[in-house]
Amino acid sequence: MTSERYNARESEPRWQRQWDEKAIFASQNDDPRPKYYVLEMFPYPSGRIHIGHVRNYTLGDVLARFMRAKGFNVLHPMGWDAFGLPAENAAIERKVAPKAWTYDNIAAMKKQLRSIGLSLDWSREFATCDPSYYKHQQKLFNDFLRAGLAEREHRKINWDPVDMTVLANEQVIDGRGWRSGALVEQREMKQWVFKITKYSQELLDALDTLDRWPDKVRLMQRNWIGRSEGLLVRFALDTATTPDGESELKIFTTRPDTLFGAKFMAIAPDHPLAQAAAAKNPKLADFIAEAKRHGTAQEIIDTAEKLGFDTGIKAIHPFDASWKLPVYVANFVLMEYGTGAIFGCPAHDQRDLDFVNKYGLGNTPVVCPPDVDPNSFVITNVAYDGDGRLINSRFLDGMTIEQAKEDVAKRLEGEVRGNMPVGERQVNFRLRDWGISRQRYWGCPIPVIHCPTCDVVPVPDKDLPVVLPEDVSFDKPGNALDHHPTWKHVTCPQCGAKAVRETDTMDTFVDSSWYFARFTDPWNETAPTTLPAANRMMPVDQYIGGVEHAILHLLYSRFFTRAMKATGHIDMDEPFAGMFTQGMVVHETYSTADGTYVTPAEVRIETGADGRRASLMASGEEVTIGPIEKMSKSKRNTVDPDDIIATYGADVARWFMLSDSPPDRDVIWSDERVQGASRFVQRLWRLVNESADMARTAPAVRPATFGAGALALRKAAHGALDKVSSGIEKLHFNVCLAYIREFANALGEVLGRPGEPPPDLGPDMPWAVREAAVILVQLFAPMMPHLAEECWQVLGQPGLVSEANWPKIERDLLVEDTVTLVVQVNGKKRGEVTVAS
RNA sequence: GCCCCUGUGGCGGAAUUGGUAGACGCGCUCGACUCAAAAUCGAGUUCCGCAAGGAGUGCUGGUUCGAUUCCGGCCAGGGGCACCA
Repeated sequence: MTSERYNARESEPRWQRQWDEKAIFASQNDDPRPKYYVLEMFPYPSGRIHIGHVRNYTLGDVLARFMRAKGFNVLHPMGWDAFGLPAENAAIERKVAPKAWTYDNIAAMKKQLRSIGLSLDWSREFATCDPSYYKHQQKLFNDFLRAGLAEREHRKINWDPVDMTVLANEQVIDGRGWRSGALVEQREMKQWVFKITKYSQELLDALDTLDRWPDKVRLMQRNWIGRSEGLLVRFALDTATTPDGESELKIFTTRPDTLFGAKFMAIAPDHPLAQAAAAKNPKLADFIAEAKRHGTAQEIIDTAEKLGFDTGIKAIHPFDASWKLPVYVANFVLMEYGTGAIFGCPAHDQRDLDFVNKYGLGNTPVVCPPDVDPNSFVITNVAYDGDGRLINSRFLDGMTIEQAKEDVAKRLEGEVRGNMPVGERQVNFRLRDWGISRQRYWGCPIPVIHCPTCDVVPVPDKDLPVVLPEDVSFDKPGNALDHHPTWKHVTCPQCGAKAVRETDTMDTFVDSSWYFARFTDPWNETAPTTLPAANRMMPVDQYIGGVEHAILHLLYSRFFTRAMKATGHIDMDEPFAGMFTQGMVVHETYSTADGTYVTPAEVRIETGADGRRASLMASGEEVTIGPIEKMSKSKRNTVDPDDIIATYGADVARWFMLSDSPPDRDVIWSDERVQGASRFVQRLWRLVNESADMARTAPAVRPATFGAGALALRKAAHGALDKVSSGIEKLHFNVCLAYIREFANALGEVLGRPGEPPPDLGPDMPWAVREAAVILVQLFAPMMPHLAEECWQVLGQPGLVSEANWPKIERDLLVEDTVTLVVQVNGKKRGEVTVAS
């Protein structure tokens, strides 16, 4: 019997060393047991882990430890998403080399991660900024290029005219460069893109198969891909009105049923026809220049008026050669979607209605809502986009919208002009190809060479990797790679002439789009993956990360897996069989009278029956308790994982993270609740020690029968085991913790009050207590592994609890032998009856 | 603007397929121990009521013997997309 408190600070490093020395968390690819791949989104090495990482990795660790105990060959690796802008900023601001900065951060964060006690396979660790990783990424790029999955395209980029540099979208704040404050311009540059749109339909369809993904994420991806079905219509133009005798204008519409409501045509400012017309009309050229200048800033788009300019060109209605429609250049038509041209039906599209009301073009309703008299149906300021029957539409009158769409499509498909049908059914996607060129130094070099005679030449596979030079300077704005005196000057691999390297590097999203596959064999020096290993260990069975990556990272990874399949690096389509998006860690904010934020560490909270009050620890000054918000440096409402672990231990931090809130919701950091977790750790320690004392009197063999008290305890143990097991599988950790506490309470009842002699128990009780204590320790071992190891030892169990098999549930103990029936009269509870079943 | 999600005590939250609402914890109140405090332990804690009893899962209708759960309308909070034709 020990009365000492459990000392996490002493215990936790000791068990971490033992796990390390025995390498019990390393997994082998040739392990014959069924595999289970648990992965948390790998961190960016910013320098310090934050409390959100603790939550993320604890969630994964509980699952990893549980599945390991259940007999799976668990793969649970960790690495570093190590390329990115902050390293360059550090280089500029603090004169440290990006590489040194990054690796120092990795070392510091790795130490922090170890202190959490995660069951990670560190033997597979890598950083994406290491040539031994990115050389394979360059190989993948070459393979994608050969397969037609990578191309060069003209793309709009954000150009800072003062810093003379390209900006990432997140570096553009309110339309201005974040450093220079200059108004950002849009420029067109040739950029590398990955052809993700080749898989638009597939990426959309396969969402239906991802039944272990959150519906929310699938819906977000569905919307992002944005499929819409419609009709491509070739409008004939009155050649007498066109600048260079152009004879047709292609538009895309999802509402061909409303063709008889057409009042105008509109084309994008950068549509070729608009450009041609502008060449002969300076006023139009001015309008276009103005429209393009406004194309960037978000708030301008939000509030922008629908503006148009009549080109004088006339289009001819496909169903009536005498019906001419004016062609406008309009600022709300996008060249990037459909054909960059539309027909305007103001009665049934709000945007078009705003437009005609401004330019006095009128409207004709062609869809009449049910129960409305067509003769009195008038549209003024609100377009009608609901259901109804066609009116004012000649041969379409009386049809439903669907019938009319079908009829128009059939007629226009059948009509031929110049060997081509006038109408063609088409599916359009909102999804664009993925532009990966970044004009930055700290990223994976794009392995191509620009030769004056051979044009773009990929660096031959045998010459990979194209290694980033380390002797770069950041004293000039722009891309440091571009400024390097020698690096980019090479000879053409094809003709041997003088040539230059591509100085753009890859978007860091590329690095994270296949790292999960690399983890299956990070030792392979000759290829990105080893096929048997990748096919055996993939897909990731449970991926866990923040919802902020619900679209881009997850979609790019799904594309990459398909592209890697097409180029022979893996044999599957979907990388993540299960996906879980965890909530954030949030905290109250505190501010003093003058409105400055102060950190939780500086604040003392007092609670009484009348509520909570806060004051400054140092001065006693009154502090206002503000709203609960996402932890951020600016609000100063962060807590440092190191502090928490030093004060309470990793197990307390882990237990707190899992308790109370469901993992997919935000969890409010609360010192009171952390202390509650800390109390529970001590309580478990006491219960296990007392149980161990009592267990010493237990018979070696299991008693043949159990008395009522022992039986009740055994039922509680196996009931908890059952509920916790299924709870972990469903990631309902907060409920699992409640069941564990419930069971601990039941064991506490049996053991009696602390300090008092144990109650007089039957001879079968010590055996039942030992069984209960062992089960209890195993139940909380995935959440609090260090405490569990210490308890395991106290109970005299062999080996490590981290290596022990999950206890077997005795199902017959789960059967209730009484049933409580509720007596209701008119739906009201009037009494209850308990009967033997 | 369009799409989606969530509303349960003072607080975080629990509740197989519609079947005892409030598990478990935080906080609070009272008590034990202590010179005292902390820690620990015990009792209580949805609301109204002394009680018997009644009301109660955002509001409001409906389906049902029975609704936190299913359906319609509304309100509030949160999220995603955003000139996508």
